[in-house]
Amino acid sequence: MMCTIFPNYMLYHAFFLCIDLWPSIKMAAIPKMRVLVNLSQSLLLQQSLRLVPLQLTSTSLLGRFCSTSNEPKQSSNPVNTSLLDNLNLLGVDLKRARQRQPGVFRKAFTNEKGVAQFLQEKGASSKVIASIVSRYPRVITRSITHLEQRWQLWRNIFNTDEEIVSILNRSPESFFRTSDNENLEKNIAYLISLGLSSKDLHRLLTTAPRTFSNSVELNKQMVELLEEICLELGGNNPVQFAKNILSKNVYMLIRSTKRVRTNIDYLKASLRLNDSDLLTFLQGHGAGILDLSNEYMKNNFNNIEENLSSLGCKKDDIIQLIINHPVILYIGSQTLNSKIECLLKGGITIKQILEKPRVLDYSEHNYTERLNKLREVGYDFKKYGISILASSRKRFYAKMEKLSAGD
DNA sequence: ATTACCGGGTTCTGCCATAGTG
DNA sequence: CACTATGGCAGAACCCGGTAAT
Repeated sequence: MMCTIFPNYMLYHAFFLCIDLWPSIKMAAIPKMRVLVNLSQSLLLQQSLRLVPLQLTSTSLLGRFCSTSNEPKQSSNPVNTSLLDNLNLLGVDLKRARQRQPGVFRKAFTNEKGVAQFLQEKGASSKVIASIVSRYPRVITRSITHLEQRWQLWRNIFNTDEEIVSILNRSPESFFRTSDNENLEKNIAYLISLGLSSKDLHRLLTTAPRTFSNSVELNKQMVELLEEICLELGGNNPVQFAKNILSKNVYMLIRSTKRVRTNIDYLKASLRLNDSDLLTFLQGHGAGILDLSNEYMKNNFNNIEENLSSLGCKKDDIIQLIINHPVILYIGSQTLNSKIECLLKGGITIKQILEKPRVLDYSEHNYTERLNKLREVGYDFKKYGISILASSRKRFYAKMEKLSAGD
């Protein structure tokens, strides 16, 4: 673990040192430092070389479209019609964009051509660019300098531009919503300081990119909440506790502390665990469900109790099931009920399900298929159990092969 | 050789409300 | 006031395979 954290941390700080030292150390840079050297390098280039031709091009060809967003002097202007023309040319969904952020369309100075060119240079197709602008029009108020800087900060965590483009295409807002690059730097430093590995950061930025546009203060609040909860439950390593949860559930930092606090209180009241066991639960399997919306969790919990009770399960067994297999709370009521029904119809008992709750991870479609095949060969669930329903496709078919050969 | 146990991979945005800013 | 920046919300599973145990 330390092996992955340490160099990353070093690299990050190396970057800030590099800004000043770059010319003298660039030749000595070890390969692992390349990313960060490239960052400082390209920022320098940005300032000294690259920005100039870009802006010159924009200025000479497009005149007014080279401006930056830092000129809020014009307000309540009529809609800028050449802006509309430009966006049309890019294939932007104007109706959607104007509905989304009408203010952008009244600005006298926007940078749509520059932004489009920037994204294109990073490898985004015109279709992707149009989609990005349609969904987050404010992007065209960002300057190239700002975008390049932000891009390079993301490149601290991603290895290729392609990865970033795919995330922008998925969630443009996550990248573009804030213009505060300094906050982004602080966020990266903060997350590293928590002891998250570079792999954790990569996963975090890939799956919950909004995390990095949160204010550092907001992220800190969540971490502090988790540490607080650890102490409340008598834990003695709150930092590790928070880190465990964050690396097990990458959505934590894009949830409100209110939501997480409510969920933990609810689980504490419902699972009847002592503090020590609750602590273990929360930083183990329980971490994965802490980000559920409060009502969803309650509804699912109640549904499980109701459904299983009606099937003759004891309350203690039901609670034990949830403790052993909390991801069951992720499954919507309808889906879960329907899955259980399907298994029961297939000749499996509720007792078997309680003993092997992992079976519930699989889809009903998967059950149907497997139950049919197993029926054909007369598979005896009483004798052999139901684990076969929770095996991988590969293993299932290998087993089927043997079963039919045996006949 | 086969199954059981278990950790882990993939995944999650797009909208609304409001505080903040000038 | 117009507009931006930021926080918050609802929505909602499925699967693979390494390795220990037998």
